Amino acid sequence: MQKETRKEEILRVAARLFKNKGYSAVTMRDLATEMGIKAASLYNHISSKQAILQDIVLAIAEDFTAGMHKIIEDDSNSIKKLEQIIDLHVKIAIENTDGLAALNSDWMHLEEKRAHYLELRQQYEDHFRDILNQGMKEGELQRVDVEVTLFSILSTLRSLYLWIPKKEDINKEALATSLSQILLNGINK
Amino acid sequence: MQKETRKEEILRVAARLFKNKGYSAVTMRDLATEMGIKAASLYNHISSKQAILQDIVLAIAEDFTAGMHKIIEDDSNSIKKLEQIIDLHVKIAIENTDGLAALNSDWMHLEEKRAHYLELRQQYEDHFRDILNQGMKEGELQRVDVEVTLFSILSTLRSLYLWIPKKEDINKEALATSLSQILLNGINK
DNA sequence: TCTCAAAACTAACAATTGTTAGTTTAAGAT
DNA sequence: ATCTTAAACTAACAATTGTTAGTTTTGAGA
Repeated sequence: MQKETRKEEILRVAARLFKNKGYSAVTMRDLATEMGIKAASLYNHISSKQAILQDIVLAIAEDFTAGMHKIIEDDSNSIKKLEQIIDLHVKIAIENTDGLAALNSDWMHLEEKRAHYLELRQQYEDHFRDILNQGMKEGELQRVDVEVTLFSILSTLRSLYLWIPKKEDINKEALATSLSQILLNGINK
Repeated sequence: MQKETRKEEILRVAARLFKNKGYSAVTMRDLATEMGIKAASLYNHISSKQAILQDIVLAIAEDFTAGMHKIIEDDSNSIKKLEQIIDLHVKIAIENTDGLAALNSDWMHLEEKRAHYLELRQQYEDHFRDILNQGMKEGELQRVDVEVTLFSILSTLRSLYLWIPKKEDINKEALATSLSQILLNGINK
């Protein structure tokens, strides 16, 4: 693990503040105080407040895109693919909880990069939907409403960042297993 | 249906703006422009920006609290109770989509009312958890991780406000039925 | 027509915002 | 020791913020 640059440190601290108060409510002076420096000094490392948000959100969006591409290229069945998607979300949510909060809550403030983010997000959802449709066609999944299913699973996975920090000792594998069980098999006896 | 007061109109328009940009990014001038008046004129109807958010969020929080109390007093089994919870979320999400967005995204800006909101929320989750535990004890539900189950169902229900506006012709009953099927029975064949 | 209250207005305020310019400090390389 | 450069600083800016004070407009009931 190589040492964190000053810029990376700023992005990390900013993500944490964004998570707690939201992008708009965090001032450059808040961020500077948290870094132990003056607001003007931040500009030796970043170009603007906007750019901080963009760096945080787009890095994660690209992680999801890359992860999804690996999954769809895999030639396993749809259940296996869904399990891989769950793993992907759990992994990113544990590694970058604060950044995910910014992605989920503050993407509307991305301005110039907003359209690009929404495009990546749309593509991700399309791939996810394809997997569900494929599974129903192949008879591996029940024939339920695809849109409601997509929404339901994705809502849970996208909310992981809210829930993970409350559990002190998260076991990545155990969480993914429980989620797979509940999301795929339900809870009814 | 009695006529909307000017204050109610402000709350309704404010909720819509909060949904799109978040509480902090909406200025009193934004809200006034949308109402067709000047910012100062808003203060003939509301006492502060804070108070607008509090009115919006706490009204909904109390709707949930009242709905949950009706459900737990009911003497049906846990599956029926879970279905009633789903109905409650669908109903409120359709009736007050914009307000729910403010509740879910901007509760941290409630200031003096924040603790009260969090208390209502905690109680709601506790009742929800009790129902799940009861269902497992009675053998009506599979013995799965209660916390993950609670989180999973609640994440989906809390995200309804994001998804409902995208579906032009939402049938409340059909949506609730699909959700019950997917959340309770899963999708695996 | 007159009254009166609700609800709009103009003008201004003090504080806070993101950001820039120019300067000083600190520390490793020569 | 000197040089160099990254990274901090002080001071300031123009714009925007929520809000108040005081005034005018509006419209329904007397």
